[in-house]
Formats: sequence, C-alpha cells, structure tokens
Amino acid sequence: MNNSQFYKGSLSLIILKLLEENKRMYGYEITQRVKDQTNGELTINEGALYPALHKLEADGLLTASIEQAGNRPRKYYALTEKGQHETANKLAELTDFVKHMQLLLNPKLSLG
Amino acid sequence: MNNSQFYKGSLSLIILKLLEENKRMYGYEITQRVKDQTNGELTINEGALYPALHKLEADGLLTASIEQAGNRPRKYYALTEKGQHETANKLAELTDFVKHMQLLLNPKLSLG
DNA sequence: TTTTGATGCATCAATTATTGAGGCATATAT
DNA sequence: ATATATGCCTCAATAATTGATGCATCAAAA
Repeated sequence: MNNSQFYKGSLSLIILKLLEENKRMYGYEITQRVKDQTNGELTINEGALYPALHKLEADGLLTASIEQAGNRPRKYYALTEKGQHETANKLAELTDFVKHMQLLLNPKLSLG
Repeated sequence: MNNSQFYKGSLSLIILKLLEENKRMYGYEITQRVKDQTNGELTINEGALYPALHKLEADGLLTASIEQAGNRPRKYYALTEKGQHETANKLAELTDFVKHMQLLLNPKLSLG
C-alpha cells in the first residue's frame, strides 16, 4: 500500500467507503480509484486487496456477483446493511485515532 | 492499545514523539503519559510496549540506561540522533496518511 | 499484619494483516 | 509478435500486536 506502517488496518475502511459512494465496484476498479483519488501517491496491493474483499464478504459486510465484461469476468461487490453500519463504525474509529494522535503529538494544543 | 485497527503501526511514533518532548522516560511512565494525555481513552499494552522499546533500541533510535529508584530498577530511554530523524520521518508519514485518507473519504473536498 | 493495588520490568504463543512474488487469462495497441 | 493494461487469484514469509503470565518492590488499607 505504501512503505509506511500507518496504512495497516485502513484497507477495509477504504474499500467500504468507496463502495458506500459508488454502490458497486470490482476489485481492479478499486485499485484504480484509489490511485486516481490520491494523485497516484497511494497504490493498493492486489495481494492485500483480494483477501480483504473475501474477508469482508465472509463477514457479511459485502455481497459479490460475477458479471461478464466481454469475455472477461468481473466480480462486483456491494455493501450490505451490516456493511453500512460497519463503515460508519470504522469512520468513527479513524476519527478517534486522529483525535488521540493529535492529543499525543501536539500536547500544546490540548492544553490551550 | 484499543480495539481499533488504526493504532497498529503507530506505537513507535508515539514512543518517539513522547521522548522528543521529554528527553528521557521509562516504560511505565510512557503508559501513564499516554493514558493521561488522552483522558484515559487510550491505554497502551505492555506486551506491545516493551518489545517495541527493545526494537527501537536495537535499531539505534533509542538508548537505554537503568537507574535505581529506591530498590526498584527503572530503564530510562532517550532519543539518539538517528531517532530524532526517524521521529520527523514518521510524523511526515502520518501527515501523508491523514491526507490520503481525506482524499479517499471526502472526495467532495478534494474536488472543490 | 496481611493483603490489595500500584509500580516496574519482562517473555511467549497465537492471531492477524500485509508484502512481494507468482500464476493464469483476455484485450488492445505497437 | 510483443508489450501493456485489464482482471482474477494464491501463497510463504514477515511483522506487529493481543492477552496471558511471571516476578518483584512498595504503600496503604483492612
């Protein structure tokens, strides 16, 4: 994803959030969207993406349906209701994370 | 650290940054400082902390010196010069992470 | 006075996500 | 013909963390 450690644990939220905005997407499309929306700075690893998608599906947060595009199969994913709730939860967790990091890294601000 | 995934990978920056501000701290002191500065919301796990401290020391980012407090030993850690550079690097990485997450999670803002 | 809670260090097996590599196939452009 | 883009996937190895456990000192409460 990046050589930085901070992205670890964030892939599932990225997937969930993109699906919240786009209704249905397939894996390769997700990789391109991430690259586009970060000006090419963030590239998600397919070796991480596909297992993550499979886990989200197994956990009941996504549903999958295969369609043919010409002769090539595409596996479209969509959020379930449970997935929508989890998206909100993870977004709140990210907000808390950022808040806590600010408290720890900018102690002067937390005292003002 | 928290039941959220987002803290994974952030422990070393927390340690480095606290040491940048406090010159020298010992492990238990770090756990208390984190708890205090996050209003008790973030508790760092000792099973993660001590291995992390040992790794930072092994990587040459910290030096350690044991002192006696009464009859109890304390292992004080301090930043090396290499550690100072790494602190700045990791801080920049966190900034980039937040920037990229904003680009991905708030696409409307990135278009405005 | 003994027991609890705080202080202070540490290790260890198990879990988990990710990396980096590789594999397979179709379509398009050179 | 050949490279590049599209599109899915698996797998061994790496790495950080969890949660449990262990040991010891010290102060305060019961």
